Amino acid sequence: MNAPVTITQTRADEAFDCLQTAIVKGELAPGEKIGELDLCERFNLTRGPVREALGRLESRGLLVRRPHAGVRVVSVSAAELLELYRIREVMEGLAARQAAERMTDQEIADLQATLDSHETMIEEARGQAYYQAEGDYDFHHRIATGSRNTKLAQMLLGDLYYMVRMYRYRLSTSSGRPHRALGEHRRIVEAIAQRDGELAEFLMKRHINAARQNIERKIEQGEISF
Amino acid sequence: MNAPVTITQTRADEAFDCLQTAIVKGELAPGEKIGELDLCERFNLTRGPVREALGRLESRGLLVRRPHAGVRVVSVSAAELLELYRIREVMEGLAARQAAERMTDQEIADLQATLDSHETMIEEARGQAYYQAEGDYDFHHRIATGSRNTKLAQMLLGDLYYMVRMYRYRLSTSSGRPHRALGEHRRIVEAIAQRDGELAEFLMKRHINAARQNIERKIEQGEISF
DNA sequence: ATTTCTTGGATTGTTGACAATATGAAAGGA
DNA sequence: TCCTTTCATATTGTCAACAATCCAAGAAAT
Repeated sequence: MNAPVTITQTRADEAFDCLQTAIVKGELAPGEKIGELDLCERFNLTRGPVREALGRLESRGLLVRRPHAGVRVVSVSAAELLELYRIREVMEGLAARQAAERMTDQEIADLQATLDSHETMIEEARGQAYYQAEGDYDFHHRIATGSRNTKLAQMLLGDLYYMVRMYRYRLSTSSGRPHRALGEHRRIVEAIAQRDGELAEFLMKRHINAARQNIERKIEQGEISF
Repeated sequence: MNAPVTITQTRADEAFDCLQTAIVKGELAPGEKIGELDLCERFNLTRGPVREALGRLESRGLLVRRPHAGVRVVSVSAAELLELYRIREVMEGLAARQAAERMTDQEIADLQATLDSHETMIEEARGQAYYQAEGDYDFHHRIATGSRNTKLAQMLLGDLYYMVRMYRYRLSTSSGRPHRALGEHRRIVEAIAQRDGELAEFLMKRHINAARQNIERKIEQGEISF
């Protein structure tokens, strides 16, 4: 008799999720001061769970808190965003290498199928930057998981990606980029399928480096406001 | 009139520090179940702040929590500890590279002075593994900070180092290693002083890789119990 | 007019009581 | 004897009131 899986999401977890998505989606703008009572009213919760969630978010670096003075959504400067990509470069490079060594054949097949669906997505939803970004996120998510490196996946999925996603909503990918990015994804998966960890690492690093340079260009051209 | 610097460490911060050091020092063994009330009594605090601290520690991966079933100190397996070093390798490699580009001359001079004091420490305190380990920690700490990469330093200092230190107390460094490690530190600093980021990255990666292999050897020889 | 000091208000930090849930022991049946 | 089920207890999750602290508006003085 299977007990009903007890998905006992505690209220604090609920608050945590709500807040995290609110921050990522930009409903709470960076730098904005947010009061605890506002949040309680907004999510129909009491202060206890909300406070616990705030503590967790703070220690993950999404919020900054000053005693008795409230919490603010962290505001990442342009320079810091670029630094984030430098970190991604080395960490995801490692993830790709380990994924090449450890992913199952089934996982690799699924990953290739995912890329196919991304391709149709790009063609159909021309200009729908949001879904393209989600596809990109999906790709990187699978490789992080495929590395079988618990802590690495935790740091990528639990920390870095959320900070990057905060800015996805402002950084519409430039017109030519999605196609190129998909091609890069394909080559990375090829390397993984051939179990060539070294190559997978190299290609992933180059892929993220290209994304970083793309952002850098936009910042120089003043297409982004911080 | 300077107001007395208001070091208003909130109770939750206090609880956080107490718990973190207790975990790192091994006073709370990995896998051990810890009750909230025990902690309150132990640190003379009430459950509110303690709970908040537990939440933060959990999201940093030092604790694992199951709803209504209490929290346990995370127990890292041998394999996971080695994976941790793989992450350190790439992240600290990046830190060394950026440190070579960005540390001030003064910081580099201080770092060299630190190594001198480590040298006397190793000679005098022969076998005092603890202080040698602290010296090693100091070295890596300075480079992480010197990278001027806020998030990178945060991840290294706030996450990885605490997990590694948890096991420093069990992994007494093998007899020959401290001297060799000091030599490696010296060469890394040399590269930084010459502003050769590429070389600094390479040497740091090799340094951490050597430390990992050292641990791997000990595990094979059954000198470590997990 | 500008600066400093004071004070009221609002917000955060903390506390102890209350409700919900998992763990483990005891009882019953196979 | 072993397994399943039930129930009591202890522990965790949640709540609402209380205390401590910061912030901003306004008054006083230079």
